[in-house]
Amino acid sequence: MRPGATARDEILDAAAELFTGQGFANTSTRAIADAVGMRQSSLYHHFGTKDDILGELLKGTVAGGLDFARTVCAAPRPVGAAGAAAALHSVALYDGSLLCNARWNLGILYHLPEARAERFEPFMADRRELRKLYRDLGQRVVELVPAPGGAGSAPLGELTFRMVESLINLRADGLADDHSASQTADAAVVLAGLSAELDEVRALSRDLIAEHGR
Amino acid sequence: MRPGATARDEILDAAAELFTGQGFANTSTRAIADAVGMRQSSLYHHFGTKDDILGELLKGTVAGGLDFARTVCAAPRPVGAAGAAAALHSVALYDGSLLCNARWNLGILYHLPEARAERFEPFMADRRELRKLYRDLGQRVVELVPAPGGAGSAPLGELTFRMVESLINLRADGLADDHSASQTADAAVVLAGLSAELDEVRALSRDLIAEHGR
DNA sequence: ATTATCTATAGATCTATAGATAATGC
DNA sequence: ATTATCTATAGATCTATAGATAATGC
Repeated sequence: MRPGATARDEILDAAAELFTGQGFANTSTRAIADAVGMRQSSLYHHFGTKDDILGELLKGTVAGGLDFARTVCAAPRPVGAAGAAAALHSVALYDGSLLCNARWNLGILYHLPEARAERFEPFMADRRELRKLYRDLGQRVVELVPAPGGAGSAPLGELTFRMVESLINLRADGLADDHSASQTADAAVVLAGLSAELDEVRALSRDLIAEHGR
Repeated sequence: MRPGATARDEILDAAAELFTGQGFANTSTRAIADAVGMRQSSLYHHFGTKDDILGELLKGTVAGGLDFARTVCAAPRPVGAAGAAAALHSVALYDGSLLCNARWNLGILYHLPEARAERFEPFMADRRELRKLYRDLGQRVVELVPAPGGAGSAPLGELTFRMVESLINLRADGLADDHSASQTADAAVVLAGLSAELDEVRALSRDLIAEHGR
């Protein structure tokens, strides 16, 4: 049985399954309707166009991570290099967990060529903002670490962003659970040359996430 | 003017541009023909179906990296942890450079839902093999590094594979040149806890690539 | 009365084939 | 003679709209 309180939610769930599995252009409105158990034309009572369905799904996928990253960046900065690393770590962990635990692998929608269309510019803007927040948090870490080995020259925030993003591919290839999500996030912190203080970073990171819940 | 010695090559080049830019299902055979400067039906003198065009492009994108990785894995193992790291590094660097320097961002084709279809199983098999070679090379490194900090438990090969893969996304977002390719590959090595010997690793890696040229 | 569904269909594609015509190479 | 292109079109979609019918809530 397809979950969703309303018919609209059922449509979104079916569309998420089909779009992530076979792409947007490859999925007909008829296929979505069949998956829900209604007639093709009835979809148009809930959504104006097929694009609107994709737009709704895209909106939902960045929102959570962006909201958390904004909170962390706006909050008073935690103390020291480990504190800065924990801020970045918490964003990666939170964002990565959302990606891994969603019912469908919605991150795949980022990769759909259709998502780059002018029509979805607001969504792309959200994604650019999230990427920038990663970079800012990475910058804060690098500033506080004296000589982080060879990794100092690499843009830590960008790297972390991309590693979290790669969870989408891992999941698409059938090997990502919540456990590897944390490992990826942890690995990003290691890159900052902070492996010695990793336990401290982890603890601080968890605090930040718990705090956001309240 | 579109490059290509033969009409067939021109078609492949046009298809690469259109498929990577707007997707497979979104690109009509008419659009490809227009981009080449011929009639839609004339394409079918060179390719049996639209799928065959995608198949040809997919084949070309893994082949180079896979060939190099096979060579490195089959060759006598270089000495020590730095040698093992250099082998992995060279594969990442070679593969990443191919991705970054291709005329079109062909790696995007991996992400197309269409590429997962049964029809392209041979291509997916090549990709799985390449991924396995990364993992094997990563394993060789981890075995030789006594206590690589917190990164020891993470699958180094998988991580490296995913980081190289993320070059596709970087390029799609408009910020990847050959320089950031090397940085990404280097960063993967740092993860192995070998940053102190990075210069040595780099030199050995370059040797392996140069050797393959002969 | 409003909200949600249905049937039926217009209009616009898109892929691939059939068969004619032009260009090329021996 | 062979290879490459063209015109024309069959047949199968697919999105979105129009308008009828059923279900729901006051």
